[in-house]
Amino acid sequence: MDNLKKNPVTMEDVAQAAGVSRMTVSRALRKDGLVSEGTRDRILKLVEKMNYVPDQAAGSLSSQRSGFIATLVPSINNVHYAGMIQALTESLESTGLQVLLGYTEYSAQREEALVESLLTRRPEAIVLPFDGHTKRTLKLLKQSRVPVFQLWEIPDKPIGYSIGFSNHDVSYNMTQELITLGYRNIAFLCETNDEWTRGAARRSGFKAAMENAGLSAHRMIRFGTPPMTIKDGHFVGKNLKQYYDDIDCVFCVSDAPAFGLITALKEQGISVPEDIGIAGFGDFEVSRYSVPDITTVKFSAREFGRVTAESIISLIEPNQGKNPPKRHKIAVENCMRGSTSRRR
Amino acid sequence: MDNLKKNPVTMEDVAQAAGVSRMTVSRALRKDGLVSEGTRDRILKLVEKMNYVPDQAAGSLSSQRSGFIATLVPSINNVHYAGMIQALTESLESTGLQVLLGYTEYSAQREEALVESLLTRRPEAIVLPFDGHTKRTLKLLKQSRVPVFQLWEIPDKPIGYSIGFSNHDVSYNMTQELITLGYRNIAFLCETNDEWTRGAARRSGFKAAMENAGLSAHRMIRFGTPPMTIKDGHFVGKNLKQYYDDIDCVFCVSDAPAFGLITALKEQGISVPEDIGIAGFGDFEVSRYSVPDITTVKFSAREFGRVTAESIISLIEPNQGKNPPKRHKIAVENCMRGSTSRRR
DNA sequence: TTGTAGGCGTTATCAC
DNA sequence: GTGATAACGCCTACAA
Repeated sequence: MDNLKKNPVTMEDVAQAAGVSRMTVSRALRKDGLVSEGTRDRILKLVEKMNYVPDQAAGSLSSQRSGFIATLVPSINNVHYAGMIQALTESLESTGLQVLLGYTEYSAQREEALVESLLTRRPEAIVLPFDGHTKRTLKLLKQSRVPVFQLWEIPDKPIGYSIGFSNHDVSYNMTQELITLGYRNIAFLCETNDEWTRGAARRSGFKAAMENAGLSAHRMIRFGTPPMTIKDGHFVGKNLKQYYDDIDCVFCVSDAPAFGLITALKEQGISVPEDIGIAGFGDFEVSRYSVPDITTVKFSAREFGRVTAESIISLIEPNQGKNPPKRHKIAVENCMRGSTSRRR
Repeated sequence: MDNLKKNPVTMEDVAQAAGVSRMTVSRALRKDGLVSEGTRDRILKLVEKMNYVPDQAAGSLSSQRSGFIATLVPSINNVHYAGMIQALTESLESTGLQVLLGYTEYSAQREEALVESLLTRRPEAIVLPFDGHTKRTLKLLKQSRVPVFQLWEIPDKPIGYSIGFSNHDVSYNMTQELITLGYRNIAFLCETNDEWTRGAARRSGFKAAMENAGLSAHRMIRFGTPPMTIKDGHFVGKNLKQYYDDIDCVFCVSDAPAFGLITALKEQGISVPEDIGIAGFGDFEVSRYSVPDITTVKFSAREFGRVTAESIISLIEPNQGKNPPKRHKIAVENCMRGSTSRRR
């Protein structure tokens, strides 16, 4: 259909108009190029006037640098992933590096397909969530020799660089806090089929903390598929007694279901935190304005993006020479709020 | 720093291993290629074994098709934009088209810089929000000859294709409904500096409806910069009487501040909807689970993405030959809920 | 069904 | 400080 009409203006056109060679134009267009003041000015003016827009595909092919950073997230519809991406993009901006996005939708299969497809663009680094990767994904990554950055967890056996925190430990700590507050029959609310996700690590952290405190960790409520929504939490809340009738606290895998849960409990006249305590994970904005406000595990998604960008830059930008740390730990904080502030 | 080690395996390598020419390999790799069963199988097996991954930069350069769809959104941290992007990406997937994202952060200047930078990748189409564009942005777009799709509004003078609804009319309708419910001293809550955004159109729709009903539209509360958050709405809610002390209803430019507003009013013992009615825009998930649930203007962000993808495909994919409609109207619905259900 | 030739628009490299 | 030349890896166009 003859789309993508070829842009008539090429570097050669500019060169001819300026009475120089393409190379001189090429040099004039980058800051480090060695060109005399005069010719540079002349060329830049022509570039402006002729509306010349360089073709990066050609540049990449020649320089062997695509300028792409492939980035996978489970979903874009999540403040953490969105915040990370936005911070990553911003922090990369000054270098001209472009983020190429893919959404795994919490599926290792889709992740594999995405990795394969993104590799086709010859990214200079790949950022993806730690979580289960298929064998083929691992093979593709290794074979490509592209630096890999795993986010959101500190894996035992990282592929390359990793940036995150131990979901197990963090969940363990929050559970301990809840126990300290006097809760005993704590339930954990998470998705079904979370084995490939960080939900599983949070679950195991909860379990370990309960057992170490001599409490039972059997109150495990599994509902829906990742990611859990407000609606999911609301549904569970409406039927909470049917899961276990002696629950005095629910630790949710994310703030979204925690909010829905509270809403549902309020509708039934069950008071939070007096009758049942609620804790979430992620410090969503809604949690601060919920009534009561929601106890949660807080971390900065933007920090993930910023730190990742810094690592990438120091690794792949020329004249940096620094090697970024193989593992970067992100700080996490327990925010104890109204939803668990019952009198002991 | 010798990053991006060049992938040793090229199409030529596969060709030699298979004892054929590069072209035969190239053909074997796409569905429409004319190759005999036998050689295709042999080649595909080799591709698999040798871990050959095609280089799209080279392909694009040669075929003059980048496979990119440049897409600008004000922010990724918004369920509407995120939903649109996700649906767009999914609907484009079968064609192999890749979404290249940029975030304008509600700034026409940033938009200009992004358009310039993305043009460098020779996108086959550009998707961006209707909203103010700079002169240079318009010039760049025109000069590039790339098909332009404007979203979220039906502009008077579209650049190319447009997909959306009239924010003025939709806002007008909702205001009318609020008036019908008996509200008279309705305030409109929106951002400062929204002149370049759709907020301005919603504002003018509100104003027109009020004036046509013989009511005053002077209760205009402007706070913060786009996008308005729950926090912003909460702050305004805490000081509502200081803006105007006779407000009986607030129509918010988005659901986020509407939720914050309700929370703040509840904290002061002001009841919604008995004392003050609240309406939002966008049908965020939280609005359905707020107590009371929030009256809002509802539309499907995913539909925007789907429709846009369909238009793009029919326009640029070969053998489609269809011309998509220049203007596509997206349906919108007023959801009247608890936050405005006071007794008349 | 397969191959040959040439070029896509840029940059690396080396010479001047 | 500037230019000539040769890639970069693939695909279009045509020929066989």
